[in-house]
Amino acid sequence: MSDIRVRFSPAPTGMMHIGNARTALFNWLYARHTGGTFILRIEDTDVVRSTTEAVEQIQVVLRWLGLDWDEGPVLQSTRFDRYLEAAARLREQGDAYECFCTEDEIKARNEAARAAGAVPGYDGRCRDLTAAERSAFVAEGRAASIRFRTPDDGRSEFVDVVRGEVSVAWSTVSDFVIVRSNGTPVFFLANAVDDLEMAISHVLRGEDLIDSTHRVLALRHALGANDQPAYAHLPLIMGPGGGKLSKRHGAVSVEEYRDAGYLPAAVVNYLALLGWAPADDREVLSLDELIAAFELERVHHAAATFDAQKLEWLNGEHIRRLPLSDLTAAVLPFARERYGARLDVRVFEAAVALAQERATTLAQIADQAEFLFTPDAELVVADDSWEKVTRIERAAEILDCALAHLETCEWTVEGIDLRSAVDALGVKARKALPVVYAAIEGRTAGLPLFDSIFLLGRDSVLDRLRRARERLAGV
RNA sequence: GCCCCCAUCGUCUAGUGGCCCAGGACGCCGCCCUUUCAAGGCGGUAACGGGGAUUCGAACUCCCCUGGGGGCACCA
Repeated sequence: MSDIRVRFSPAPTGMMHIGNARTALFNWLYARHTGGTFILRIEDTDVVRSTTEAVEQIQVVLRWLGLDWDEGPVLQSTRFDRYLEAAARLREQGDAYECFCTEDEIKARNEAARAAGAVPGYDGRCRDLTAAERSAFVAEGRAASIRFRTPDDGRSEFVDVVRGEVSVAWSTVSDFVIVRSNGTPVFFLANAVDDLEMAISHVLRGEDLIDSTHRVLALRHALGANDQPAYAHLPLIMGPGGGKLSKRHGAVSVEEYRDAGYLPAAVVNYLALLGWAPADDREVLSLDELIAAFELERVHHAAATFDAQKLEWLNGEHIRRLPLSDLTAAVLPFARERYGARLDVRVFEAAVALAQERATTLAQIADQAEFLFTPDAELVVADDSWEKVTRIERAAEILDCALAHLETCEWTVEGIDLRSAVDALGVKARKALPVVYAAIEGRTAGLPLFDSIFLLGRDSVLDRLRRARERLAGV
């Protein structure tokens, strides 16, 4: 095992977002590619927003995606004493100080600054309070937060693995809170302490955190570290209309894709291609192939727009590559949910085999098998499909012809083949068969017709054809 | 407003000074196949944001502009 140690450290404050999953994936791929260690750390320092459900969901999603972790989950909420001890040390060193300004006061000041066209940010008024001033605030009933004192001048710089040199003037970074007035530590502090203690060697995270890196690094060094992890800031994932991918763009949680019938391998494959590409032209890659090909050096700089259509295409590709038994197992839950006790697993497996070469989602496969598990009397041809049927010339004759053939033919897919029968009628199969199709399956799109007829069985087929025939006659 | 990051087809990308009047994939369009619809096969459409500079030579280097994105919380 190499010395490479990476961590995925989400805040458990909501659902697992596509962007989070991508960050987790890149960390995991990097660890697996290099033989390093992948750590799951839950950054739940904000006790108000964090939920245990979210902590659970993060793990459920990670497992579903196939991203296993070697250490953790480490909950920061169980390690507050370490962070607070670090904060105390920083205060003793003079790197941090008590601030008695309230959240509301600061918010008001920032708004005023903004309105006046000035730069918002903490103005440093509690930086050099005397003991007397401090006790006066305490006497007033004010609780203190602890702020880190950022340098007044100079620049903060670090070399980003994907972006190269990144720097900012310290004069533009104001003192920031590391311990809230309620006594709980803040992200920056916990992050710096844990990365140090856990000997994290590489930090891969979204580009939205690039500015916070300077602060975490300053804390880390104030805490006595003389080294620092390599940072790699990943390009953000944007929504189709622009801006960070969010709910307004449609499905953004991994679970939504899972529930819509996407394969984890396809989601992972697609996410890997967002901001990264292998050295060759391959696009459809398995998890193992991704691990082998993944290189941090090939990560893109610019933000990428999420394209649901390409994901869907990729999902179809992965569906086609799955062994039939695996695919059936994957679709079964979708079918059970839809057809319950009516589901005949043997028949269903045959339907999955037919659907495998044409479907793009698991849900679609389950849907296409619907006609097999619907009682004949309950099968209704949807209005739009029926309308198409009524517009086909000689539809009644076609149904009669199909009935005549299917009443007596050998019950094999070859025997069922209606083409010559319809041909004898003088109607092209392409034109005629949609009538039969709608009568049997209730819609005009789905599984191949003759196989569908074979699977349904003669009695049901004849029954459905007769019903359609009667409806056509207006009975 | 201030700070930071970024910039190749509609989208994801290949490309690190000549192999590029730019390659692949999704989408879209057309054709073929065909047992509906798909899937598949074949073909087509389509990009180096603009301006300078360096160079014998720039998609690739530098500068400016423009454009896009992110940050400026007692969220992470």
